[in-house]
Amino acid sequence: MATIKDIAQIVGVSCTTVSNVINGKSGRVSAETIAKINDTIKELGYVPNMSARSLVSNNSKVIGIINHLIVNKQENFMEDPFHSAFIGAIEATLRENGYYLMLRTVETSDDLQTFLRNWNVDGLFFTGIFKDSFYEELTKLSIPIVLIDSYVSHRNMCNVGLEDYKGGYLATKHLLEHGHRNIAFVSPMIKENGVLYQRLLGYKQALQEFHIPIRSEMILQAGMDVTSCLRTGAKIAARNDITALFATADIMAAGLIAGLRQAGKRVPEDISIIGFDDLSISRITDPPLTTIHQDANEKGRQAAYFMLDRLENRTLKQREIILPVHLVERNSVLTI
Amino acid sequence: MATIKDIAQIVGVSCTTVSNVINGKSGRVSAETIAKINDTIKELGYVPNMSARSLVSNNSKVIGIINHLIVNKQENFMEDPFHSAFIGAIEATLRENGYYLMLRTVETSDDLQTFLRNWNVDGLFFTGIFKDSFYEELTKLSIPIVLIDSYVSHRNMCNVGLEDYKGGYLATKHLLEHGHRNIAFVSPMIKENGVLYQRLLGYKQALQEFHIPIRSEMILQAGMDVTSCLRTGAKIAARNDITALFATADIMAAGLIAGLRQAGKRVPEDISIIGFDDLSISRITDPPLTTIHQDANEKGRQAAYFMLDRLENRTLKQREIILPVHLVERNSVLTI
DNA sequence: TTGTAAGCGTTATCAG
DNA sequence: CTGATAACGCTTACAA
Repeated sequence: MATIKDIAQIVGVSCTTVSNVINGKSGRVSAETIAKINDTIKELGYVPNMSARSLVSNNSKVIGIINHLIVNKQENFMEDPFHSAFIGAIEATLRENGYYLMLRTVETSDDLQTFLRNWNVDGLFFTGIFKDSFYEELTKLSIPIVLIDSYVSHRNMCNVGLEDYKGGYLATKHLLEHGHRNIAFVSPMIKENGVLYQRLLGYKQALQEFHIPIRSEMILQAGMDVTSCLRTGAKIAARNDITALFATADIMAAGLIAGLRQAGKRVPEDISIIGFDDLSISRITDPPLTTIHQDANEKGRQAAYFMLDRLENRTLKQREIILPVHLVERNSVLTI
Repeated sequence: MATIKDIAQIVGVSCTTVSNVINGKSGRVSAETIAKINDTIKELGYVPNMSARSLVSNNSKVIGIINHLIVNKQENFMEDPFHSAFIGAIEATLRENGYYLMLRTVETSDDLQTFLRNWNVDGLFFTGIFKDSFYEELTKLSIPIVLIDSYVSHRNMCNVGLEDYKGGYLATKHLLEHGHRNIAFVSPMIKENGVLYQRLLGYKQALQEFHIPIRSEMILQAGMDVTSCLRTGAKIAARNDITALFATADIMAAGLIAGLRQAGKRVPEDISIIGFDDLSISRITDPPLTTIHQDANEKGRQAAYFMLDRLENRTLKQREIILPVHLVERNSVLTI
């Protein structure tokens, strides 16, 4: 394993010079030396030791992508296809810029602290953060933090979000415009000022514009998992006061459709449904799902750009980016 | 940021002693000193600097999980829900044992080498490796490597696999037993001795047992993506020589069902179909999908166990584990 | 039972 | 233009 020392010896210069050349601080090194050093680096297949760098420079090139175990201890944080899609995009962008991604699950902010100091972690990604004590601890950290899908705002952090409110509004309005008046909102547990809360507000706004009263029995909770959605679909089928459904995720919508169908209801003839995300699954449900589109890759990429800007101390034009949504019309909504 | 030195100073011992206590080599340290050191560690919130450790011990606690960009440069390696599911399981198991997971995409074996030396990577996970030049380079590495879903075998590596052959056999036999004689095999590109190749062999074996000739026009290729599956579904619908389909992944089966349906064919009335994986999606297709079950979490866990055994130099009872499959019957296969 | 000191690979400071 | 040298935090002979 070649080191800077080896190179220095072979070329006949000092470590300093080699280091300078490697780090582009070669203003004061002769072109000849530079060439020789670079040649030798290639020849020996020299690769910098990041640990050594990290040790001396108090920073690593390690970025953590953190899964905070909160509610569901069992949950495997890769299971949401949307989640994993943008992790890929983050990795790609970061890698192209010389950074490394560590995947890490933490339970407490102490866990996180330990992890950070273990590796001198340079930056952190989080998704779906809420204003809780864990969040409060985050605000105290001095490294760049990029939050995804989190309705919290702090001067130390960047946010990549989505037009959730608009998405909820568009979805609901679409149903309303198709004559629906009894529209249920189906989502996992809604936390104050989270993504789902915003979508709910959009839902309410649309109803209000159409002078439809907001009824709590129309706001349904279901897990993201298939079992829960099937069950909820069956429950909805058993009621007769619902003509349309807005589900806050395509995978939920797909499960609901199945649950409704298994209970003898047809979509969209009996019940219309609209989803959220525009995952590829929405093209293969029966019927193909009308849904609110968002771009997972773009989300990851924007998050990574924010991170890079902060890491390289570029001044940010903005601390927040809200990605657009739009409605994609397929065949799961029928006019009544 | 507290260091070993700080602790040593406060307690009034040397760094050596602190280090020994931390590393459990405290046989020759008085109980009193140990207690004092541990107290101080807690008090200062001392956390070991992994870079420093790595530097001096020529190993890190970093395990790489590698995505090898081969064919499809665009591909986002998190997109396969199955893939991402077991990554979560790997992270959990490794973390509980003091290791860290780095996610990394590489294009060439040089990329990989660089990555390994950057961080003194201790071990590596790969999925879907084939006997190619990249693989040849892998065999030369001296760190533990765990291969998942890869039909290559090497004394340096461990394998976590699946009864792919049996899965292919069971699926096909199931169709045969339901009276089907014109059964198509639909999969992505089949590489010599990969997972899909084994499933194909199982398919062929079943056909042979039923004295059905193997016809190349029954072996169809489609990508894992929705577009490709929809297209293939439509193509199959246009032929009239196929009564049943074996798709090598549930997400493909789901796409095929949609493609068939959109082309006016009903499943299973017109065409029966069987999938592979038993992802949760198989419960919400219409009809619910008969499929071959495998356990993604278990795959990840077993892979992590192998890694841990190798890392801690435990002697392995076996270098390979083949996880079982079984058929899950739902409603996508009809007797004819 | 504990301490000293060298060294891991790199960067930074400062002197030549 | 280039080189010594110290320092980063930790482990490990070896010494006491």
